[in-house]
Amino acid sequence: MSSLEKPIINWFKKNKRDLPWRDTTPWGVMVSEYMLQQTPVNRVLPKWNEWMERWPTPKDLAKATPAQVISAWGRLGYPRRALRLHAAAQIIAEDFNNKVPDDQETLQLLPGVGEYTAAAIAAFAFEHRSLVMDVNIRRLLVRAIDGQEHPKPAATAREKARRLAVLPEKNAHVWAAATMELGALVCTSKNPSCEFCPIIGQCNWRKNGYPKTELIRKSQDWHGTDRKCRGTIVQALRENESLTEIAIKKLWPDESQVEKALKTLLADQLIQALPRGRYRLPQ
DNA sequence: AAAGCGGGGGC
DNA sequence: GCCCCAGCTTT
Repeated sequence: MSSLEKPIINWFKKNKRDLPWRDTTPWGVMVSEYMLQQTPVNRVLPKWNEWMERWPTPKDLAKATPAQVISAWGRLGYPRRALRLHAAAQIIAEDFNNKVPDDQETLQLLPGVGEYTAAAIAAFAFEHRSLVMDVNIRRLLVRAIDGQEHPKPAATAREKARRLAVLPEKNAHVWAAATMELGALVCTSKNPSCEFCPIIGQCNWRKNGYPKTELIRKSQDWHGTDRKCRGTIVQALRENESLTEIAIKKLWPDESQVEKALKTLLADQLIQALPRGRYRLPQ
């Protein structure tokens, strides 16, 4: 087992967003994946709810007209995705007994389903052990494992092989969701929040030069009234510890309170969980 | 391998 | 203004 798995899975259990397509039908997963192609989660959320209420199964969408489908897509962008989803729904209704296929090869035959989407539906709708490689997962792992800041525009065969090598044998779909979420919330393309990262001590990007001074600078923006507290944070950052580890192990004895605050990943909520009046973070 | 495809939000 | 976003399809 990769040494990355346990901390990432544990982080995910505590910090994952409550997204509606995490507990839905395979069709619900499929609709979400179409909408999420090159479109951020927050913009998809309301539209996904509308669609699932209006067209709860493939057969329902299949009966709609292209005009209705395009209109309902609204301003999500890439409206061709709506037509492809419509066409895929008709194929599923007619040729697959109204059930979303569960194997990657069949899924990829559907219009609008490429390598990523087929792997994602197989993993998230059917809990299959597929290799899911979206931009978030690729960025997280190219940093943590390869020590590079950004992945290549397209995944090479070598990159796929290296990711397959760390794909857990059990619960690979949870690994996929967890690495995707960590990439989306913490290991962001710009201004990553390394101080909240559960694998900061194992990240080769940081070891290879992502400047610790950046994190230390951030920590000094926390106008803590307690100088000793800030010193502890800076020293721990120099030693590649995450703020989560620091908070729990070194600063605050009440773990449940700290973890509750860290769950949001927001500094302003972190401070609310701190002992009253002792520390203050900006904004 | 690379270009084209939409639009909204962040900085 | 430029960058980014749970990519797919066609050259």
